[in-house]
Amino acid sequence: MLDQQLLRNEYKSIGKKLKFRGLDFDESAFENLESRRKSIQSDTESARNRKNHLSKQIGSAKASGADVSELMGQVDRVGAELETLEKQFTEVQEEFQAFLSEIPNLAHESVPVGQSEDENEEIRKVGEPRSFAFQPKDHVSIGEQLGMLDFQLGATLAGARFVVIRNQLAALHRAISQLMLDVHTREHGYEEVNPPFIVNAGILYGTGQLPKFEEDQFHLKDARDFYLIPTAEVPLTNIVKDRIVDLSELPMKFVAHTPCFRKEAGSYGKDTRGMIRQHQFEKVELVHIVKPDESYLALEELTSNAERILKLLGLPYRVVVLCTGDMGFSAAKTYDIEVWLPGQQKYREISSCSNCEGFQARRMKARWRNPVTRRPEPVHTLNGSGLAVGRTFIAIMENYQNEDGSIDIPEVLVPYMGGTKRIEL
RNA sequence: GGAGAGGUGGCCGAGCGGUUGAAGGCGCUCCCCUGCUAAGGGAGUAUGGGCAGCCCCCAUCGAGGGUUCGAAUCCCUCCCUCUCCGCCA
Repeated sequence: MLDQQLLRNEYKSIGKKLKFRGLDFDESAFENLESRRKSIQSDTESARNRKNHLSKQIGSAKASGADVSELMGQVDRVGAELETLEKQFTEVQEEFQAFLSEIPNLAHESVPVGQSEDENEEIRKVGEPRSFAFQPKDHVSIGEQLGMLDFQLGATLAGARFVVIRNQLAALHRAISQLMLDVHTREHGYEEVNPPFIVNAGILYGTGQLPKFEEDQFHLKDARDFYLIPTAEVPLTNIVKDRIVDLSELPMKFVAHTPCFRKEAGSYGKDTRGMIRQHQFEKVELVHIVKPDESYLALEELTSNAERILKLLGLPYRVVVLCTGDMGFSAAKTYDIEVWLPGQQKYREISSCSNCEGFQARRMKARWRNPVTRRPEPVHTLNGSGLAVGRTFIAIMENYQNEDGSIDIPEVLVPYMGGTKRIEL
């Protein structure tokens, strides 16, 4: 959520900036809503003020034994007036909240302006795609040939966009997440967290998935308004919800390995082959909670922490900065890390690292006490995949494949595989 | 599942129908004292919102309703925490 004060004072220039993000900000609708809000709010508050005063007078009059019937009549009239005003005020407030909660974050000034992913900018490229002496296969062919990747069974057990990973490949998948957790906790200073995989609606509101992206979430059929998490960003970031954290607690750095559940509602027909886009996948997620003036440094750190995994695994990748039109709802700036997939002859997203600045913090009421202003101010929150386990798994299969259909295990993973150096039939 | 207790400011903790937005303590900030990180004295210190701003106004004592001229205090519903018993991975 944007800073309300800022929006009120600078809605014209903010409206223009939001256009870059693909939102058509209706200026006159906002002006209209604001002027209604203002007059109703001040009327309501002054009526309440009169009522409060009268009630106090009644109290002291009664104490001194005076007659209060005149005052009672007055308070009756004010009370009736207040009732209708309060109703109107509640309505206009809800309208304002609904309006505000669907506005995306503003892009940082360093973010390139653009409409779609075509206008993202490559920042750096690391590693060279391997040249194969044979036609490299994609992970689906490799996995099915090994009999360790079963999409048919996934469909039987659940439906489309599910897979069953078996045997040595399942072990590889597990090894990858263990390596990531170990590197981030032991070498990058993250606190390991094992959060709930189910959260309530208020938590999803805090990180920005609700109310606008309800259709992407798996909503449980239960009276308690439960949702499956679409990413560990949700529970990890909300660790500071409703808190005023002490300066000494910052920065906080959390890492968690969790399943992620997504409906992929808007992606019919996209990435239907293979494991690229599943309803359930695993991810190792990194979250930073930091002081505002350190958040852009933290974004670089977080991104490099994610890159480190790709370097250890020897996978070629590139880093792109997303343009204004391609960024997620809550982000002010996002780096995507894309890994080379020989099966597709393409770089594909394997991590997305974002600085959300105070956008999520304002929704969550997550604050720190600024020693300069002595006031509570929103913290800055960042998140990034470190990395998506399923996609890392695919990348290893495709990049480390041999002509005979076997897969070499990257050296760093061998200890996590009980010494296995190659997966073969 | 059964039986109890409880949810108050950054934290701890009083208050149980009206000068209580909330005692007291801790913490924090400033000042004084003290020949130097101890002790003592004084002052200040909730959050959000209205407003260009305020010593002004409004809201907030888990959440939502209700009773009342007036609710942190009374009633109802829900959520959460703790203790004991039962059950269970």
